[in-house]
Amino acid sequence: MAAGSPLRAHDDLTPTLPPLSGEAARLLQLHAVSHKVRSGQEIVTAGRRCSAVFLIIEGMAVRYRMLRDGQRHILDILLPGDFADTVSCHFDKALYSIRMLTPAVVGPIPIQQFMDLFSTHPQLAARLFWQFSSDSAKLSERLIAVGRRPAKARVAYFLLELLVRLQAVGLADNCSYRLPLTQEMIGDALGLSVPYLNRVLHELRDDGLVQFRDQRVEITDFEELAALAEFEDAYLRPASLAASGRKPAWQGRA
Amino acid sequence: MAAGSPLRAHDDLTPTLPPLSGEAARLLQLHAVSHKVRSGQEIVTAGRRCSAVFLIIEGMAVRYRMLRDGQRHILDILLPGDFADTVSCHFDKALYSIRMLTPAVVGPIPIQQFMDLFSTHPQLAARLFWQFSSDSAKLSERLIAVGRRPAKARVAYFLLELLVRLQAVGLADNCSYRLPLTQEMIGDALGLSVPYLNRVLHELRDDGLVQFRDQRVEITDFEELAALAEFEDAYLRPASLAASGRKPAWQGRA
DNA sequence: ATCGTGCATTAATATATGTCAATATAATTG
DNA sequence: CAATTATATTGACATATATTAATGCACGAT
Repeated sequence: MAAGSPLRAHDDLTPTLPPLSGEAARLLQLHAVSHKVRSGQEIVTAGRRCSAVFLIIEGMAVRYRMLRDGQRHILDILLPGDFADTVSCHFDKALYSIRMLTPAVVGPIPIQQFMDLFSTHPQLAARLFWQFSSDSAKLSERLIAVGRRPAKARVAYFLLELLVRLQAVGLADNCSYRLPLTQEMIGDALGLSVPYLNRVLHELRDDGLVQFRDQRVEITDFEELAALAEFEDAYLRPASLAASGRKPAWQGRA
Repeated sequence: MAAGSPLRAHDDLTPTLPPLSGEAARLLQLHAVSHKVRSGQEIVTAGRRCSAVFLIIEGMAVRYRMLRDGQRHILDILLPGDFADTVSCHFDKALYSIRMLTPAVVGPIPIQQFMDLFSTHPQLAARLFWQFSSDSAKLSERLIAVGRRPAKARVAYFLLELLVRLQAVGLADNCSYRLPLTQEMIGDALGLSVPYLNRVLHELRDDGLVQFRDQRVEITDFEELAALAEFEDAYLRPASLAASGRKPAWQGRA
């Protein structure tokens, strides 16, 4: 089977737009403390104490856990604007590790300061709540996908979620984006072995739903793919809030 | 195979102790609005608007989603002290449904009021943060179990998590608890079919790790079971906080 | 008592997915 | 540019788990 060259890892993902993270970084005055980290660097290590939350300002990362038998499970893909590991700080030892997939810029926020954000930066409160909710929903949706859907649908769902999330931060165009993940990582995120995942990816391509060329994913038939995955993007979008008449501060002017 | 009578559904789970939920209910002055709901009643429906968070004061519930093909995926078991569905309120339509497994008492908190809790009840802030974190960790752990572990380990993990969580609210003794879940529900939570789950449950019993009699689960070999499931309960316990020297308000005197 | 219903149990069979191993291709290094 | 490594690809095979169906047991309703 003549192959494209899908999904190779790489180190040069440069954001085209400073997304929401820019605004948040400004609000939180993170310029002073934010710093670059190299691709592949681990900024949080499971089992070690972790006392700060990291705002991802640029770049991508994964949150994962190593199992005793050497398997790795990837729990999350972190994009610019995400707070990385708001969870681990609340435990004696970090529960998960975080590793950069690309060169990145992160802004550390000491946990105490982070927890005070609701009172010190009330404009951010609604946004923080929403991010917690959306993060939780993302995990729930993955759980459904992994627990209940066949491999093909799982992969479809995964590619679609990334499309929508990357679009939200200006890192994907209408139907394509750059993906710095190896097939092994996707497998580790979806609970699929690499050879099988590879076959499924090819099936999706042969069905004309997706294309992989160079290091990009291109969704060629969004509708079909969404139907296959039973994908609804509601959990990735803030409520319209029209119903309740209010408008969150963080959607107003900066 | 001579059988016990494991895991039948029932409607009479009465808490032996008023757990944390009691304190929280007091703090939030929920007596006036809290009310009883019958077993089997749905208090949040996926797809319908949801404008309040429910504190579970007594009883148990499940958070779940129906899929198009009629399958149901159970995302969470809710126990006394849990805030049910802090997520759905943040979206136009509830993403998940919540249904009582037992007769219960719940205290509704309008979403706006809930979001204001950080400023109006600062004593609760740390606890709220911790609950968000723990909820998120619970989902992550389930994701790992479902994505990466064989059926036997999944079930082991599930039974252990419930033991520890129920202990924390005084609804389990040293090694046993009442479980108002059918095998179908456990299957729907772990992504396993009922016949297979049944076999696995029997294997666990034959291995001498667990026993099911009457409507109770009894963990007969915690160590072995925990090893099998690679289970660590850290994600269910608040940080000792010894390291940082602080003590959360909600652990102090009422 | 009798029936009906919900749930657990068991078996036979099908299938999705994993494992292992080999090869190819691209990326990286010296 | 050669050599080495990382990643993708393919195939043959093993197995965990689903599916379907049938049976049995408890319990509630009549």
